[in-house]
Order: sequence, then structure tokens, then C-alpha cells
Amino acid sequence: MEKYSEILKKCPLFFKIENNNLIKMLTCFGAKIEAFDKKYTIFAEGSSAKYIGIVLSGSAQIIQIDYYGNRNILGTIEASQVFAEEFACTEASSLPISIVANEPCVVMLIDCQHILHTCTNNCEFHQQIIYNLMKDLALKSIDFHQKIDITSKRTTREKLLTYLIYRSKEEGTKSFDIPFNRQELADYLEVDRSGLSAEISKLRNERILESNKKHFVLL
Amino acid sequence: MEKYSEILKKCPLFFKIENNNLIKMLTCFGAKIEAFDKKYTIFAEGSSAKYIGIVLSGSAQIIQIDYYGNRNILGTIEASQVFAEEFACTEASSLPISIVANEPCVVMLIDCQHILHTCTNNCEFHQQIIYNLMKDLALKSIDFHQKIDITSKRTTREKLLTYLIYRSKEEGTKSFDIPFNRQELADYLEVDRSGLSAEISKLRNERILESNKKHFVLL
DNA sequence: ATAATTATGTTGAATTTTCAACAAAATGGA
DNA sequence: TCCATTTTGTTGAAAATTCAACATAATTAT
Repeated sequence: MEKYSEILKKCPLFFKIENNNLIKMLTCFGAKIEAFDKKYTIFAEGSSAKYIGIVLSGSAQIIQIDYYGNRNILGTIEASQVFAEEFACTEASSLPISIVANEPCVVMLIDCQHILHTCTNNCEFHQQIIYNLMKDLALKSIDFHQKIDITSKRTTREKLLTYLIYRSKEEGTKSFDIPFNRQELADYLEVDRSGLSAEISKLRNERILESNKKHFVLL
Repeated sequence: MEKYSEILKKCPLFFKIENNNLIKMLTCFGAKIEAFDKKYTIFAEGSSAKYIGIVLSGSAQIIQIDYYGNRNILGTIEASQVFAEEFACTEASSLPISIVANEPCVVMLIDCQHILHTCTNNCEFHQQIIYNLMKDLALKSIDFHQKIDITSKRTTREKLLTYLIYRSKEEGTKSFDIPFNRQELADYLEVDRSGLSAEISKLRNERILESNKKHFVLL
């Protein structure tokens, strides 16, 4: 566990928790660490929602596949970020989404019951964790607002540009990388891949952007 | 304020807080109560995000209007429900959404700073509020998951049916009312109103559903 | 290095949505 | 009650998306 203490320190869930207390608490929580291969389904839709996950290395995607086989990518989770917390916190019976390893990754799993219900020892850090979880959930909601703002646009072009402008603002530069390949970007934007490729070509011809694989430049 | 104690008691933010303590705390928070006419913009996009709102009577809608004038309805807020908490909690500088009165309504506004930063008296109820806020935010995220699940469908028909099935499950019956008129439903589903009307007619002809204004029956 | 696989871009046809315009029905106010 | 306004449903044309199929480029595995 010590191996990941630098990453854990950056995890929003453990903000203001000192390292030695953190290790103690994680032991008390019965936190376990597991490794997954690329493309492995870490949590499957419909499975138990009791665990909160934290990505320790690699990255994962939040996905949903509908009746027709359309995959919807709801977001990506990078190292030190938390996932499935909204379901664990509401004590939902099962997950409506899946979490899939985007590359080989290591995650920490914590049974959320230990976080929601103060243990008999009543650790003094518990309140801080609840506070951190609240902050984290607020940010999660804002991420969804962003996703909705992007996908509510009526055309592929507008969805793409809205997404790229968000990314550009986050990176603070007109030149940046995105965490998706074409198919993944299409699934995040909720559009057809070939139509997206065509639209990117058009925007390139119109000198609105430059792009090379995952790299984009807004002109 | 006492006038609304029954509604406040139902507010998820005040779960497990006793009435006399609640009144005391709201005074300490400097909570204020305001009334708004139908269609009045309670919070405008771009305005300060420091307040958490609670609907005491009537109902409101969370909306976003894009560059082209398309209105996106992100959700409705009924009496005793909380709004704008995700922005207040992250101490966001301004709101990316507007809150509009759906009918004449009364709301309570609380400066979130009082909730986030424990006052010098360190009220014993403070921790409970943070916990409640965390639960509330988790549910809010799940609402957005639902909205995304609905609007990520590729056709008007699928969006509508996915929405109606969610409503039906929530109500526990195949026969139920929705909180939207046609234009509002179209704006929630992120589709064209006339296309939605046409689709409802088709579904009626195919004996898949019955509908009369805001009332629907899934067959 | 080579073969196999995967990812990307392109195209045209079919489907669906959006848009605009209008008529009928329902609602609200004087 | 009657008039004005708003809401709803219908239609056809224009625009956009999806789908399928294929060629080429890039990546991965042997």
C-alpha cells in the first residue's frame, strides 16, 4: 500500500488526511488493491454497488451500452480519481454503468459502508472523509453538467466544438491532447464515428482546427 | 419560517435535524425566504453560485439555453428539494445553468459558506448537514445518469420511451403523469417539439401507449 | 520483418431530425 | 361569455445523422 502513497495523497477523498493516519484508516476500512488488464471490466453493469473505487495507476472509462449496442462513454477516470462513489453513497443495489480498464491499471476498492457508517472507534478522520466525499460528489455532478452541455447540442459539429473548447479551457491552451481515439470520442459525444471523422475533416478544410490522432489545435 | 416547517422537515438536507434545532440553525445560517412569480428566473446563468436553494412551495426547472436558442431542461425541482448545491459546494464562481420558477413559488436561500465552513460555535448539527449534503449530491449525480441514459438514445422514439419507462418505474404504475408539457418534454429529451408530437401520435397508432396531455399509459 | 488486426477516413443511400408554416384545440383573462 | 394567447398536432421540404461498405494507414503480435 505504501507504494501508492503519493497517488493516494492526491486523491480528493483523502484531502487533509495525513499519511500515517491514512494507512491506518485504509486498514480499518479493509481496503483492497487489485490489478486489471487493459479492456477488463472492473465493475459490470448490474453488479454490486457497494464499493468505491480509486484508480492508483492507469486509467478507466465509465461506460454504458444500450439495447442497440451503442456504447456511451460517460467519462474517464485517471490515476488518483474516484469512481462509482455516487452509487455506493446512495446504497444503490446495483450499478447502472460499467467501469472498464482503459489500459492496464491498479485500483483500490473500499466498501462504502465503512465510510458511511462511523465505526465504533469513531475515528477523528471520518468527518473529514465525509466532507471530502461531498466535495468530490459536487465535482462529479459538474462533470455531468459538462457532458450534458456537450451532448445536448443538435449537430455533430457543435458537439465536437463544444467538447474541444472545454478541453482547451481546461488545458489552458489551444493545442492539447484528448484521452479518446475516434471511436471513443464518438461514443463520448454520442454520435456516429464515420460522421465524426467526416466532420473533423470538414473543420480541418475550413481551417477551424488542426488535428493529428489525439492531438487537436483550435485555430 | 415556522410556516414551512413541515416542508423543511422533508428536505433531505435536514434529515435527522430536530425542528427546534433546525430553526436555530437556519437563523444562524442567515437563511432567507423569497417568493417568485411563475416564469421568474430565480438564478440566472452566470450569476453568483454561493447560494443553495430549497423549494418551499411550487416547483422550478433547471435550464440551460445554448447559442442557438435551444432550451435544455435538465430537471425539475419540487417542494422540499434542493437546487444549485453542486455549484455552491464547489465554490464555483458562477452558475452554468438557470433556475426558473415553473409556477409561483417560494424558496429558501442559504449562503453555502455557512454550511461548508463550520462556524466558531461548531454546532453539533453541522456534521449531520454535511452528511446529508453528501447523500443529496450522490442522488443528484444519479439523476444526471438517468438524464444521460435517456438523451443518449439516438432517436426521438427511443428517448421518449426510455423516459416514460423511467417515470413508470418511479411511479410504480403503467399509468402516470409527467411534469412537462410538450415543449418542455421536447426540451428535456433534447429533440424537436413537432417531431416529438408526431412520434407520440405514431406510438398511439401502434397501440404502444395512450396519452392525454400530461397523462401517459404504457401498454 | 511480416502478417494480422485495429483504427481512421471517405462515400452514397437510407433514415431521422429539424425547421417552418399552419390549423385546431385548449387555456386564461377581461 | 368572448377574445386573445398559448399549446398541440400535422405536414412537407431541407438538413443532418446513421449505416454499410470499403480503402488505406497505423499498430500489434509473432
